Amino acid sequence: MYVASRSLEARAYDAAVAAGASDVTPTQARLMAQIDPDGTRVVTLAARARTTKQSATSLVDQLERAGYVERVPDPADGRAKLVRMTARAHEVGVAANAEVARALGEWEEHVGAPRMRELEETMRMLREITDPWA
Amino acid sequence: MYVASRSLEARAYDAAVAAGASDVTPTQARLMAQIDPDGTRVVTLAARARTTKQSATSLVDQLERAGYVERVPDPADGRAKLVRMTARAHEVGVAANAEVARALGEWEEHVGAPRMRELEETMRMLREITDPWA
DNA sequence: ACTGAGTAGTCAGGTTGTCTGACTAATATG
DNA sequence: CATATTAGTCAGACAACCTGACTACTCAGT
Repeated sequence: MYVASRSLEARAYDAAVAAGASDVTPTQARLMAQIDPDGTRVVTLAARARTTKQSATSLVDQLERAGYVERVPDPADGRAKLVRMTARAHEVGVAANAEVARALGEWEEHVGAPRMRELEETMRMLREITDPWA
Repeated sequence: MYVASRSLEARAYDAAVAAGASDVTPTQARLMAQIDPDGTRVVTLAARARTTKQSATSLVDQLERAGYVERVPDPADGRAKLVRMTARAHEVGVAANAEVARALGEWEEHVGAPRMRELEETMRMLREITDPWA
């Protein structure tokens, strides 16, 4: 299970690098994948990535410097800023998602469609008892 | 999938800590889990943990200082040393394995025995196409 | 309206895990 | 027996992450 999930993440990351994001580390990519289309607060990013807001701040700094995200004031809360992906980051995200879809297609080819459907359902069930945040 | 496999590793690690290994980091534990009963060379540990021998050397240093492993000369090769678990480390390993078995039992209770068998088989199949080392 | 509690974000300092590069000692090969 | 290879270590650097402390802002209760 570890091997398979790691393989999936590695393929998504490699696709992102191939799409031009060669200066993004895996950790930065993992955080960037948590950003909503309209932007997300740093604390929310930190919670989703299971890390502290200090770490998230630092990673957002790096991503901002590299031109993948921008910080804009949150109109709903003067304390907060929204982290938003730039057009460049969007392109990278599309490429990564396409690679994940391709990989899942290969899995289905290897194990068969019924088994793949059952896997998806089993994982949904396991998440109920293994996800400490949901 | 990521969530479930992470949950399993976390439970094994927590059990190890509860069994008295409170001074072992998750990374050290991950390396220690790769040691064979008769001992294993540092380069082999590095390969299994997908890391460099420099990192493995450093982790073995820490584990040796904490009394979990010992280095003995390899009788078959004068250059090599075998990293072996001490009695203390063995106890911890037993506790961790017991916790993994307990967790898998809970999974089976939640999703049912047939689904659990199919999951195991599916994972074995996926490993064929996702494990870059096997 | 104003004070006090809570929240968003950042800064500072330190630890861990990891890497590349360079080195020694022992083995294997021609 | 000279050379190439392999096991292991040392040194220096960097990325990721943590705890603690701080500022700026919001909001609920008086």
